[in-house]
Amino acid sequence: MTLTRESILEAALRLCSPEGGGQLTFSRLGKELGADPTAVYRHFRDKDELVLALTDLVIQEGIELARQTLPDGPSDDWRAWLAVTAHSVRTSHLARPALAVLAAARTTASPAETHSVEQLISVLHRAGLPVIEAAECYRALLDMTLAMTQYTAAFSILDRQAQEQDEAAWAVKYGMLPEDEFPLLHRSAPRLTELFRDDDTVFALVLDTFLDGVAVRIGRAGEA
Amino acid sequence: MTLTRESILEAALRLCSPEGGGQLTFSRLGKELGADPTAVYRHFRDKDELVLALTDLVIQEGIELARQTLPDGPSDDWRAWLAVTAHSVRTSHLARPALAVLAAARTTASPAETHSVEQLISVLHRAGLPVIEAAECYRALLDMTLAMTQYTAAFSILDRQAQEQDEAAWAVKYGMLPEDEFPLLHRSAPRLTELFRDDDTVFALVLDTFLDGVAVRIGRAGEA
DNA sequence: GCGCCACTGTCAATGCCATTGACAGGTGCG
DNA sequence: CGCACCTGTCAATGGCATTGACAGTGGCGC
Repeated sequence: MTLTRESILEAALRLCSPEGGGQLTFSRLGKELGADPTAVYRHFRDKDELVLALTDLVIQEGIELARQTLPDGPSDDWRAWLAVTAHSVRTSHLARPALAVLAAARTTASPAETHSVEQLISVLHRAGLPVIEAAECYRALLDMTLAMTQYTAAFSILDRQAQEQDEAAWAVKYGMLPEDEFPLLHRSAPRLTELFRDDDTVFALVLDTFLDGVAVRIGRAGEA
Repeated sequence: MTLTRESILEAALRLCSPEGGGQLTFSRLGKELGADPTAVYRHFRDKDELVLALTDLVIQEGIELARQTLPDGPSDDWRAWLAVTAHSVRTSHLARPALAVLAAARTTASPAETHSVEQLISVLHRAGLPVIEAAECYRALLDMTLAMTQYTAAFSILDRQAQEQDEAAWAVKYGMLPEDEFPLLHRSAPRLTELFRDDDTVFALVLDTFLDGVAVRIGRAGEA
């Protein structure tokens, strides 16, 4: 029944999943492991270190997920490459919303991802972007993806009450728009309501528009 | 010396500013007000309600900021309109990072912003986008902006130690890249290091690319 | 002017959280 | 055999939001 780094990480990941209760605390972790909560301190200096280790696992999982979808060798379909990467990162994080929230803004310089990044930049470079610009583009895409994912995760962690409260507020707001004062808003209200808690669709929208923008940049680089 | 809703909100905003110490707690708030911490409960049911009220103020401030920069009447420069709006929202939130973090994922259906949204959609509609698509675009832009802003805010709240730890990890990582294995990454390392904690630049990059994408959509709508 | 009530601030207590220091059993190595 | 280390336990600390009991204070009808 002795704890190991691995068994702890595993249990912690379980707790962070939506079914796991949604909150990662030492006492819950202790219960999950059938051990005293403070036993974890023998393996991780503090919660931060634990979170960092967990984040690393999730990143690797995301990379793995992307690898499964993407071809092994270099591909010239930069758009698919970027889209798949972004969605993989998002999916693996959303599988543990509680962790995504805790990991907010912490950047683990995981060695595992280095290779992926090189590939990503390479794809963009071969598409016609100068190296530096390709790197900037990778950075922008990843930051945007992580930010939006954590945003979604944060909401999914809230208790029902707060969620319903927000939703009700929006419904009222969009239902009562005087047509003469807000004609356009009035016409788009149904769509906006649909979009209200469909963060996935909104993300897809942002990603798609972003990629259109990247295409423009690639075009500009080509003609120069 | 009696507390009012206004004096409390004011003090709370002060605490949320970077100079204010970075954390909003009832005990700090009590100290700031020269009153018992629990006195605040006479004016706000719980912390959540307080945060929602504060968020509302910040939103109004953002709208005001945008209004100062933008022309009064309708303009046809949709790009400037969107960019100014996004930057205003970001700036007003970043003035109180601690609040931005707390407000994550809470959407106050503030009546104050309705007019702004109508204008935004109108600008996009006149640029050539169908109404629904214009609304989607507004939603995408705002979500992206809020998400990235809260991402930045979350980092700026971290204690020095964590920040430096992250930065050191990155520096090591990018300094030790074997040139033969990661040729592109090696060449872009300086730029990526520059970008490391310059979230503003990264945001500008994302926004710019996103707007390029919007331009593409407007073009497509025009030719159809 | 008297009494009542709603409002507002105070105080002490509760329960959850991360973290720490003292302690104890065990294991392996000299 | 004995000693250090590893690992788990236990009790305690300090920060946090929140609650319930209590008290002063103002205004209102009578």
